[in-house]
Amino acid sequence: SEDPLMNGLNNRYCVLEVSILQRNGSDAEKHLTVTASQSLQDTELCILRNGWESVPVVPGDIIHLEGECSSGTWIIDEQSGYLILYPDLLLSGTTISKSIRCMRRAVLSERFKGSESGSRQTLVGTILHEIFQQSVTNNLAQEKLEELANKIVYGQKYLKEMYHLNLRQTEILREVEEYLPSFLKWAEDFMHNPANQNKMQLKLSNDGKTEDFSCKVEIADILDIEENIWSPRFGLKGKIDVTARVKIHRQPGVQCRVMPLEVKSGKESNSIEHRSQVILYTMLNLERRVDPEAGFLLYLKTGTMYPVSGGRMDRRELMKLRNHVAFYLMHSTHESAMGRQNSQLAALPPVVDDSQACKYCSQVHNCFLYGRAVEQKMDSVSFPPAMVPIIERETQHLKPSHLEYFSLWYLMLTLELQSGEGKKGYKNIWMMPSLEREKAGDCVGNMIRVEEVQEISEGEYLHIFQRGNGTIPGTNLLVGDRVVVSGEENDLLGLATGYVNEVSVTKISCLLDRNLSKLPKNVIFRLDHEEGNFGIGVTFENLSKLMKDSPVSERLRNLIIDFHKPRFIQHLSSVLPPEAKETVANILKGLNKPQKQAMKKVLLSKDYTLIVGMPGTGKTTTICALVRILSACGFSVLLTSFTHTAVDNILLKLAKFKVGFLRLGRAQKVHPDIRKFTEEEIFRSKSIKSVADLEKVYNSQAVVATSCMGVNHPVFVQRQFDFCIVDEASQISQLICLGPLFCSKRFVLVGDHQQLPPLVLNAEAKELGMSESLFKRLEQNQNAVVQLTVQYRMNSKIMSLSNMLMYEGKLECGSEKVSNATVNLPNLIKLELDLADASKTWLKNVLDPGTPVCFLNTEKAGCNPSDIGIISPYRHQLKTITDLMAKLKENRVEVNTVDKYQGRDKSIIIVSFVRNSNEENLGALLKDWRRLNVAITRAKHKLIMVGCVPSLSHYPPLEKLLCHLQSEAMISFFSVLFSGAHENLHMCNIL
DNA sequence: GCTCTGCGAAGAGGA
Repeated sequence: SEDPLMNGLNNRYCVLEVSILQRNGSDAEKHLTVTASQSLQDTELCILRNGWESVPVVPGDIIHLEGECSSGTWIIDEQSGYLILYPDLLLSGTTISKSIRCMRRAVLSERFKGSESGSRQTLVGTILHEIFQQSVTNNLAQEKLEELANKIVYGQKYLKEMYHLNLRQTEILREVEEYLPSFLKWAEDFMHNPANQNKMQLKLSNDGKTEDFSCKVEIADILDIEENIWSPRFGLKGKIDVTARVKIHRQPGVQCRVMPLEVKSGKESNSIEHRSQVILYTMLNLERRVDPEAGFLLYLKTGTMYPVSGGRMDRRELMKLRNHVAFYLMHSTHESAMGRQNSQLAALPPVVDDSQACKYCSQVHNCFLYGRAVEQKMDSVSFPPAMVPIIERETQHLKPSHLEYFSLWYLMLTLELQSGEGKKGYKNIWMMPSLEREKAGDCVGNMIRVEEVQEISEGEYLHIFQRGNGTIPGTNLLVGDRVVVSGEENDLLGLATGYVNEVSVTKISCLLDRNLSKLPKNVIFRLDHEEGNFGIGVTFENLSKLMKDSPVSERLRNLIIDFHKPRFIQHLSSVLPPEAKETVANILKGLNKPQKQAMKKVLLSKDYTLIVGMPGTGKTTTICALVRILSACGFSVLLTSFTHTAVDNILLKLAKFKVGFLRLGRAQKVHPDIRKFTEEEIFRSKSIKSVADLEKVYNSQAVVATSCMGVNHPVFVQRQFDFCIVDEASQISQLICLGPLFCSKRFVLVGDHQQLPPLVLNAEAKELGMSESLFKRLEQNQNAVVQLTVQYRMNSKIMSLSNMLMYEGKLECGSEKVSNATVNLPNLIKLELDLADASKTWLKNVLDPGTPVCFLNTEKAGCNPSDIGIISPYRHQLKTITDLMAKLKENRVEVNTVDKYQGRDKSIIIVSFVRNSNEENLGALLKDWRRLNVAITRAKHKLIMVGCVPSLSHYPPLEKLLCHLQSEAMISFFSVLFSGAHENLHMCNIL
């Protein structure tokens, strides 16, 4: 028997065929041939009618069916059944309710999440929600309520946002206080004296039939606040303001139900949007309890509460709407008529014919931009005539080159997003049992909660989980990783999210956004690694920002898209303040010639400088010196890189020179010695009580450091920097690298495009140029480039390889000492005695310090290359090596991938190339010149390479290297390793 | 064909 796609409530069908039937005198029907079997056999029929035929379903789609199926036929019509398109794509309640007015906006908001930047009203709304939720849970009286409002407004939780919006606590409190009387009025009416309230109409089912009746309701018990529910059944997700046990008083008696309560602090509109939100929450509730059938809409301004009964009709319309939004999100590209590997962007939902509505829309920029750059060229799309001039006007600041850049990048990002979704995606959390997912290391199941939940700070709860049956299996979950906590039962999906705090043999502790202590003690949990494709979201955001009609964006467009020549001023004297001259001169003393040139170039730059840091040329030292010089001159500096590690590398050095800085980013991700400079730690050590206090911290340092994705921080809304330095720039995706550049007047990119480029998953996106870093793109402006060519890492023999392969002989050793350095093996003499017999000479030769480079040919040896090694292109190889090393009780040697070794070095490096076959399909990894370059430039004194020469000769980069090794006779031992040679290796332990 | 780091969320109102 074969595995079905999915059974039960979360059934999953694959659509094989779609046909439309037009019957005489009646509406059209859509007939779907569907299957739940992997092999696509055993088909069933699904008939869509009464409006359901409009669902944009196409062959190949995955759907979920609700309703009745009799003898292999599903009927989805007016009376019964639902079809959910792409049920594993969970859409939020707000996304769907917003799509009522403009679906285009709803779709755009899923791509451009940061475009809604917040306002005074939204912040006040959020705070009011929290006050209300806490006050009803604790049943507060008037004085206590005011106290609570004070505590929340003057607490730390919302300070950052107030700083962001330039608001003060006093004004917020004043606004909040106006609401408090209606809080009490509501509590009086609905919690304490329900008998006094006016009657309301409710529609609920009773004994199988629906009744519409008038009643009084009483909120008897608050069961949860901000309950988070995922429903893979309806393809929905959402957070419910208040989940309450409600008593319904009517003749002849009292009925009890658990119902959702949606709280609004704005205008009392009782609008379709608001009501739809409630109806969607009643559907989410189905996932966890009996169908509530109705919910409530509470307006805090007046304390009025409206009942919302969502009948089947409403639910059906909302599901159809959801399907439509899902369709647009899943079909953002299509294959062009030209052929397979040739994707094109698809049209978005149509532009609404209502310029008034667009006036207040937060997505209007993205909407018009997409229309102008992508859709205008499509025959199938036409805009409402009245909107055409508006779209033209709002995009007139963009040249054709900008529009082209936008559509190309939008396409590449969309393709990459699709690849990411296919590979990762949340759906494994509900589609895969924890036991199965544990094998891949992305999940830990069968966990119970132990000890008390600790509230670490507002909204952060420390939970400790213990494996039900002993030790935790091997897992990829690391401290600082994001996790989703769910119940092992599918009705408790997505209970909370947070970060891993600590991992031990039997326990995992997590900082979660919700307190799970109210759940029954016997709930069994699973912790899933959260694998959101967050980075892509940032890139969409930056792309949109680059197209804005603002001076900063215009400047960057000119430089990046149109390649305007970067400008430089003539004389240092105009940037160098006299009082800084001595300090600067002192710093320069410690640098070599190309490094000094780099400093000068940066100081003279008006736009940007590119520093090529070839391997071992002291990039960190250079950047550190640069920051010191710039701050001595009185400039502010934003220091970033893609990874936290790279940022901290520089900061560790900088800290030694007593240069002050502010380090932004999650403290857990920051190096322990740098943590004291983070916001979190400063908050802990100093008392930060007001926006002014916070402002002081944010403005305290001229140097601010963070990762490229960390520039979403409100500091960067308020502060502009004189210089931005981006390290590892050749490894950062173009649009990610752009993020920090919006915050500064000039920038410096440091990198080496001869080393590894940014990672791109999608082959077509890569083909289209997505792995081109900003560094690489701008390098064509040679006048902006300085090369660091003097290296201090490798001895001359090792250096020569890379010089021949990639750098045209430009690399040079920093000193005689560097050039002649050999490995120090004090125990070698002892070992040599043992190596006397002939079968071991190969090892003797390899270990000889006078032989800095050698290549061990494993062609005939059959010697498992995994017996030796430190770096390798392949993860699997590393696993084998690590396991072997563990057997030898050797854990001091660092074993890692080539990619991870970039930016680092070691005295001895052993490279295991692995490949040992004459198969025709060559792996992609070894074809990359840059990866080989990284691999051979990590060793300072000794580079030992292992691999099968004939196999490797098929790879152009390796072929060139091998040829060189042969011709230079640098290979002390190039002959064939004999079988069983590895037996000798255990002796190396004594080294 | 096997390389992987970033990041808080859904909803806070407005017409």
